[in-house]
Amino acid sequence: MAVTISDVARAAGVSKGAVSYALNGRPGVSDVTRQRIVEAAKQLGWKPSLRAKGFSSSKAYALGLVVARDLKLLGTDPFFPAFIAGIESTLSEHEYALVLTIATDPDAEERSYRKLVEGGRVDGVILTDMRNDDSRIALLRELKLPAVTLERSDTPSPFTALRTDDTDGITAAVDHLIGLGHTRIAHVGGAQAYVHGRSRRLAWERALSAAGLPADLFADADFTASGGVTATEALLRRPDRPTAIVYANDLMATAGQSFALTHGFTVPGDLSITGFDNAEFAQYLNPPLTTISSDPLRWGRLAAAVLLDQLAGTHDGQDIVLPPPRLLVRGSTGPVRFSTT
Amino acid sequence: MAVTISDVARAAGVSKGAVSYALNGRPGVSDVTRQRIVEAAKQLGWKPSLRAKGFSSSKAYALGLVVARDLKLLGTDPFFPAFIAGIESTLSEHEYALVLTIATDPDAEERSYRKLVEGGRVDGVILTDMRNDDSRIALLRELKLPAVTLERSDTPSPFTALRTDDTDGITAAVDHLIGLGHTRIAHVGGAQAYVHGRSRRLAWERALSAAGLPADLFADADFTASGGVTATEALLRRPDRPTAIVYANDLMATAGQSFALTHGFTVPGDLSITGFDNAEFAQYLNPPLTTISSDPLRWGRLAAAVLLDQLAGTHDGQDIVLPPPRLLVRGSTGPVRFSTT
DNA sequence: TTCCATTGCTGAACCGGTTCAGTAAATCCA
DNA sequence: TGGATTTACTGAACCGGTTCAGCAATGGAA
Repeated sequence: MAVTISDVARAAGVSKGAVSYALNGRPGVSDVTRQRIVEAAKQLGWKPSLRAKGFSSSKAYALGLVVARDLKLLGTDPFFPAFIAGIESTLSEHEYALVLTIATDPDAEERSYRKLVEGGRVDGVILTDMRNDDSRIALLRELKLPAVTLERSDTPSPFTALRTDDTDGITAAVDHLIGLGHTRIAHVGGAQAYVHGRSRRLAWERALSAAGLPADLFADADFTASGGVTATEALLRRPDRPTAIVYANDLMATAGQSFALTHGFTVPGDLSITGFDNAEFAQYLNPPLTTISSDPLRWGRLAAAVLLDQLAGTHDGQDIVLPPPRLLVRGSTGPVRFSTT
Repeated sequence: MAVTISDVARAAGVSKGAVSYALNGRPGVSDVTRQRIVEAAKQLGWKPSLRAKGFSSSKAYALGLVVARDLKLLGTDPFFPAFIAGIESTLSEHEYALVLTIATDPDAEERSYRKLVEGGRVDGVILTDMRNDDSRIALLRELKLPAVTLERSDTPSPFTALRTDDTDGITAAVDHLIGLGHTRIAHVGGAQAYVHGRSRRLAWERALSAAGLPADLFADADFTASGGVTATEALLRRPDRPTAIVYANDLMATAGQSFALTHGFTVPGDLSITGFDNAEFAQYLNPPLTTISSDPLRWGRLAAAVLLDQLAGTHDGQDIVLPPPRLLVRGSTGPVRFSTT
């Protein structure tokens, strides 16, 4: 039905092999012949069949992304859509496609990777939400599946990582609060099993230490809204309650802010609040949320580009370091009102 | 490297063809032989190569989803992640994969579909965000790409649609407000080019008419937060300003509520507010948002199932009607306080 | 007993590319 | 000028399944 390489070969008066060489920029064809073949291909509107290519070259011409997240988090996270859009923008330039899998339970995650490999669906995968002691690294080594990771797990990994310093965003937030006179600055942490959960916490600790302040107001949570509420409540109940809370993401910050407001605290009067992610709704809260913004589109674009380079053998394996996230100061942070003891 | 059909054939002492017939449940093999072949395949751990299958049968064993949305909307919309998860849950049972494309500009959308077809990436696609006069319908007919649509466009379409009555959700919201004594109930509409934007508006109009109330407080918007703010401002400036606003989605409602609060209105005292979608953050606003919740997971599951049925030729082409969305009453709606003239 | 139909299987073609061994012609070098 | 090397191309094998024509064996009907 569609035009095949044989049609082109016939039209150009050469063999299939010659067409293949010519169109793939391989040597072994003279310039005149190449020109003639290219012309014939254009004339006939030949699009090489990806299926045939994939079959004969054992490639999928696709990358995979397995997202293992609670749906409640996925639906409010501005990171993923933009990240995926970034991946796409790179892939579409290279005739690659993105195969997306959502794994809702932990077992499903491993099964997803195995299926992607067994089915020969993808040539490589992008790992997000890196965990400390991340089992996926061993899994992918076993499956011999090329990968790129977002951030580095503490598990030694042979895969190229895209890194940034979450540090800088959190540091900027803490410094901003210190500049406003706050001394009791708490942190509501994201799940500490995740690299970004932990690194944000460590950044908060270091920033306080650097200013000679104690980092003792920590409440563990899990990036969810309800977790944010619980953690906020615990912090606000303390006799030495904080005058500012640095949250590990916008969803927890939103929930925390709402909790504080409904319990008689004013924001930022009694309590300053910062988030992380720059979710679209965050600037439409009352007060709008001071938050930290990274560039997920760029992350996605780069992650895909690095992985493709790696598949082509043109990447040196060096980690890529991305610019640090930016602090967006909005209404939820203000000068400390009075100093309680 | 991997075990192929020839290995199985050799092990079972039959021809490749026999193996193919046996494992695909086709006639032409005796039960004993079939049993022996199945045994041999299991023994060797044979997984038929999807690539080879796809190549020889001209199938992709994958469905496509092209998302053409502003990133700002995608990142806050709880619908898509859950919808995709639903698709996945069906596909994973059928050895199908999901190829996801994000199209950021209108031209990119058409290009995406064309690429999916030309590359033979997918066997069918799921259309979301149906528009009135939707150009994709003609495009997919031209491309001969099977599809399932979410909601029906007014453009006649040969594709099976999954339908529901947005009507019921909005009607419930309006009735709830009327029950609270409201008579000036406004609507901040989503982009009217979309089927769901328009149907929500019509539902609002009908519900008011049914109660003998005028449907004159309409402000057009586009589902975005900033659009929601502008529309809200316009409504609240009117001399006959509403005592309740029904928004077409949660993001606009959130932005609208924040706008109202910062301009001296109390919610729900001066103004009751309802959203649509049940975004995770919506219940953590202050006050928490009364909203309308559908079941995107189920939608996804069904959409994929119907499309697969269709590809297998076992679907009758009838539209699928889904249960109506539910109203979730929370703090942003309350009794009307006083009646202005 | 003969003829026909059915069952169960084989062998080969086929899908549309890539890749490699082989060959004829052109070019180079001594 | 002759031999070696290089260039430009062909033909065929190959990837791993599906599918179909054909054939032998079996069973049933006449």
